[in-house]
Amino acid sequence: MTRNLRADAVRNREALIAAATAEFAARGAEASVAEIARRAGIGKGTVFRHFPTKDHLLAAVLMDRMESLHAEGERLLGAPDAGEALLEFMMFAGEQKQRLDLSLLVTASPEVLAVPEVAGAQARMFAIFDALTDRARAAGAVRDDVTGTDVGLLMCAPGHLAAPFAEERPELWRRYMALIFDGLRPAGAHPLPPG
Amino acid sequence: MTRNLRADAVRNREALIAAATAEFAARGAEASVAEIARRAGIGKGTVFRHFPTKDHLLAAVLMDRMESLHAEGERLLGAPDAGEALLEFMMFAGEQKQRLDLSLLVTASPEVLAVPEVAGAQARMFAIFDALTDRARAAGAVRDDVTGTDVGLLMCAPGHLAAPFAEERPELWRRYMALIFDGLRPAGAHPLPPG
DNA sequence: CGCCAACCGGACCGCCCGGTCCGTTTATCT
DNA sequence: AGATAAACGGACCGGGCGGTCCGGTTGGCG
Repeated sequence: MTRNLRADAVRNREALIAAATAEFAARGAEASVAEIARRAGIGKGTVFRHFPTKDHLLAAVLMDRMESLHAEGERLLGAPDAGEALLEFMMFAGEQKQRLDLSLLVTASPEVLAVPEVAGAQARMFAIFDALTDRARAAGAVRDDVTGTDVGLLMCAPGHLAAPFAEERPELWRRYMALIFDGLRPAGAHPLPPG
Repeated sequence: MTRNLRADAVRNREALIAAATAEFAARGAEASVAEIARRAGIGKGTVFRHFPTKDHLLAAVLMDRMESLHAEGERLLGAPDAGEALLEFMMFAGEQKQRLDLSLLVTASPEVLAVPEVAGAQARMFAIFDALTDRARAAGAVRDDVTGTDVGLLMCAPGHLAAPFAEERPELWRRYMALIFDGLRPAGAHPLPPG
C-alpha cells in the first residue's frame, strides 16, 4: 500500500514543502525549482522524485492554503453577524502571512487544476464562498446581485494592487479590501442595468 | 538633425509597433520578441535596430496608451457631472480595445520606467487621476479619503479579475468596475479606522 | 555487522529567451 | 546605371528554465 518513506526522505519532503511555500509566496508561480531546492538544502533531482512536476509541487502548496481558507470559512459560518463574518473572511484570506497570491487559488492554471485533488479542494473552497455570501445576502449585508464567485475574485484584488507599496504601507491592502467590501453593501449600490 | 529614415525602415517600424501592441495586449509583458517580429513579418535583428531593448519597445507601446488616457481624462475634466466623469474615465480605461494590461501603465516595471519619457508620461497620467478624483471629491461624488492613486490602482483590478471569463462574459469587467466605483461613493462608506 | 534497496544530488539535456553580429539586400542620390 | 550607405534578417551566443539520469551514499533490517 502506502510504502513507508525512509526517515531522511520524510525530513527532506518537509523541508521541500516549507521552502516551496516560502518561495512561491515570494515569487509567485514563476519561482524556479532550482531555487526552491537550494533553499531546502536538497538537490534538484530530489525535488522531482517527490513530485513528478513543478505543477504537482505547486499543487501541494495550494492545497494547504485552500484547506486553510475552507476551515476558516466554516468557522465563520457560525458567527452571529453574517455580514461581519464575510468581511472577516475576506480579511483572513488577504492576510495569509506568506502572502501567497490568492489568484493562484481562485483562478488556478489549467496545469495545476489537472491535479484532481486540487480541483476538488477548489470546488470545496468555492462552496464556502457561496455559503458565506448567501448568508450575508440573506441578512441584507450585501446587495442582491453579489455571488460567491464575485467575492472570490474581488478579494484577490487588494493583494495585487497594494503589492508595489508593500514595503512602505504594509496595511494598504486592508484599506482596499474594506473599500471593495463597501462596494458590495446595499447602501450606495448602483448596479449596472442588465445587458 | 533627426536623420531621415529610409522608406522601408518607416514601413517596418510601423508594422513592428502594430505587432508589438497586439502581442503585448494578448500576452502581457512576457510576449517574446521573436514572436512580435514574426507577426510583423520582419527579422528579430530589425527589432533591435529600432529599439535597443525589449523594454524600450514596450515603453513605446505604453506611451501611446498613457497619452490616450491622458487625453480622455482632460476631456472629461470639462464634463458637467464630476462623479459621472470619473466613472466614465474608469470605464474608458478598462475598455482599451486591445485590452492592454492597465497595471503595465500604473505599476510599470523599473526597467521601462528607466526610459525617461515613460516616467514623464506616467507622471502626467497620474496628475490626471488626481485632478479627476479631486473634482469628484469636491462634488461629493466620492468619499473624502479617496486619492487619485487609489483610483489608478483600483481601476486596474476588473481587467485582471474578469480575464478568465473574458470568453463567455466579455462585459463582466464592467460590472466589477461599477462595483468598485460604488465602494468609492460616500453613501455606504465604512472606512477603516486610521492606524 | 553487513547487505541492499531506497534515496540522494549534481551533471546533463533540450528548449526558449533577450540580445549580438555580419554577410546580403535595397533605397536613394547623382 | 552605378555607387554607397542604410537597412535587413537569420545564424549565433550565453544564460536560465523544467525535467532526466545514474553513480554514489545511507538508513534500516536480518
